[in-house]
Amino acid sequence: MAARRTPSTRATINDVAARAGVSRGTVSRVLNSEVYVSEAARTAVEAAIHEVGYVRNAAARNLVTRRSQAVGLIVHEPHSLFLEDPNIGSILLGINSALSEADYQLVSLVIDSDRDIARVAEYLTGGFVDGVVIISARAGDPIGHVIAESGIPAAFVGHPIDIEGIPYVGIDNRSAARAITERLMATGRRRIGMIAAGLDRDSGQDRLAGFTEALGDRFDAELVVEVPLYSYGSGVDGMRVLLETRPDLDGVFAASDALAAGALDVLREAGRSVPADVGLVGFDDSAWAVRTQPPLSTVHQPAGALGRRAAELVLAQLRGEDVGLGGTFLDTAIVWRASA
Amino acid sequence: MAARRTPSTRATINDVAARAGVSRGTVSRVLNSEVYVSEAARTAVEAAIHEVGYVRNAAARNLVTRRSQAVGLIVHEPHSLFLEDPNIGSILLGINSALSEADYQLVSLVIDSDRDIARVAEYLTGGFVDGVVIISARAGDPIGHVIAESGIPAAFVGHPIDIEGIPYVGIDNRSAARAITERLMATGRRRIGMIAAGLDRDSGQDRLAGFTEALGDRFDAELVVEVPLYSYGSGVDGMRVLLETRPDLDGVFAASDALAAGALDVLREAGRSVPADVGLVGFDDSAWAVRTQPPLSTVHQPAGALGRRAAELVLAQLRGEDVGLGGTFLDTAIVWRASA
DNA sequence: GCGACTTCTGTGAACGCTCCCAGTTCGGGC
DNA sequence: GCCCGAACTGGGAGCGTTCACAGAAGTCGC
Repeated sequence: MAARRTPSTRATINDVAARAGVSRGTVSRVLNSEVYVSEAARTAVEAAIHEVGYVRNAAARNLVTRRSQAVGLIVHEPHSLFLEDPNIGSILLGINSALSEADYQLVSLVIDSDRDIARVAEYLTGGFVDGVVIISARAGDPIGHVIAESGIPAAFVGHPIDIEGIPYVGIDNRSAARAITERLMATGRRRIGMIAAGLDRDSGQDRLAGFTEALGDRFDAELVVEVPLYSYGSGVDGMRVLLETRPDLDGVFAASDALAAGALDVLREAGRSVPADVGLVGFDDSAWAVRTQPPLSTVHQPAGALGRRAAELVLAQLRGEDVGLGGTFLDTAIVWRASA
Repeated sequence: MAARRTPSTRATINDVAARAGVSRGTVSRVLNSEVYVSEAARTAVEAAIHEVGYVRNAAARNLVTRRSQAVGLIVHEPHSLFLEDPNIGSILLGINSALSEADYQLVSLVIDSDRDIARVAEYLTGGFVDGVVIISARAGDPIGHVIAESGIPAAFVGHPIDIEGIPYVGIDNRSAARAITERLMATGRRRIGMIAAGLDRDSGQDRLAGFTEALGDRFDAELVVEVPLYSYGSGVDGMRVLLETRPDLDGVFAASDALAAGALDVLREAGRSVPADVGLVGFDDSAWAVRTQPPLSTVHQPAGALGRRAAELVLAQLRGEDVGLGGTFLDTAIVWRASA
């Protein structure tokens, strides 16, 4: 019985069995709370587990069950955006609570460099997780393709442009953008500009399309400026450009609250009063929106619900249900504050 | 050879071996890039891997190697704080980059409800991770104790009050608070208040202690207000209380930038000009600091470096090195902006 | 008193890897 | 021609579980 390799100090199911005077099988039955275990055996096993300090070896279990009871969340954001995007936290908590209720463990994997991509792909396909939720994937994202090919149950939050075969949840960006632009027009604004971002994703394109639609004949391409990120800094840059090309504008739709916050500071610097001279609206209803002066009118995005729904899509697939491949769109609401 | 159970569609190392016309052992050697593999065998195996679409089963590997090449990050924050704390993102990226370089996978586990605690504990002790970094643990945190007892290599970011035996990295909150308070005094302020938070952790207590120390004889307990969270909302509440009890104050040290941002809005509402009437300083040098009007003078916290250092402490333990049990303190710097 | 259940238990056989030992082959050096 | 070490390969054993099956013991109705 002498151990030939490392003595392996950890207690195994056999140690528990020996201590409790029963067999492996019975211990396993107790561990998995199956029926057909006598009360005496159960208590003896439970005591033994406590005495030898046993904890189940996950690797051995996963090997035979082919499941890990874990679901991955892939966050693939450039540095700055990840730090700023206020929705990610809410989405994450929504996912976590849905998984938690189903007794699945959420494990978040961040991709921050090219090195990370291969490692994460291996982690996912290697069986560490049973399913995966991907947020903010973008066109050409290699991880998305790895997942699509591997056939692991998955769901996107937000629709990636070029990956088919995976369900997703999102909001109807186009309608929301159209609605808030219309409301802005209804306040009497006539020369409305837009700071657009994220045009490499559906979400960004749809916000722009909704804006265009709302303006109809009045649309003027000169009043749209495209910036690279949904960030405060991009908002500053975008607003400067807009003010320079069209100093006569009287309304601005920023594609995110962070952009709007940046735009607001530029307007203030330029001596334009908001909302008296220029009406300004954002998108997201993030923490930003209530902290600017004046607070922002914006589109409320149900971030927590988005996460929860995506997690539920993965769980349903794990139960073997057919969830279809289309998108699920959750409702947005316009929040009218003082900035427009 | 007929499979008796589920057909198990996935290719195994045996399939690869058969295809390449070599043995399991040789395939394994190629997989782990060991020496003593002939060029012919290597190319044959690589081709076979590609042909059968083989990916290594992590569970089987972990079972025999007793390692997972993964390190956990435990985030245990109440809802609101988690969403607001701007440092968490930077810490996370710091940890990730250090682990990534050492070819370890970071998996983040969030604890958001009591249900989560037991599951996360099982996940950690079950062998899913080789080590763990804990951020923002607080007194009595059960996860901290589970980790301490299990003996799994770990490191804290920020010092927990009641857990010994685990190394940690942090900043010298007391010195930093003293320094910024002194700078505030040097601008001629005489009645300086403080909005204190997080007094259930060392960090919060130390910031208060540093403030008290700097004031010396001039310290006046009436000028300190304690709030529950490091949040914008708490800053609003705290500042209202301070203004009511001591309308004559001319300086405020807020224990975080978020608190300071809340305080700033209250001061503005009350018609006090910052910095003319009241000098205001924060703590963290977060995204908040540069976006208030005026931008905040504050203490720069090296969040990314904190994360990186904590990860390195775990990696060192994984290599079998002795890292000691004390704390590592990284330097802070005062950033002087317009608010004081 | 016997068969048919129900309840409970033990054990062999995987799961898919890595590790290690025992070969086998090959090329020099004497 | 022989020996020896280096280079390479195959395969048995084992990691710690779960699963399926066989069987033991107890209960019940007739």
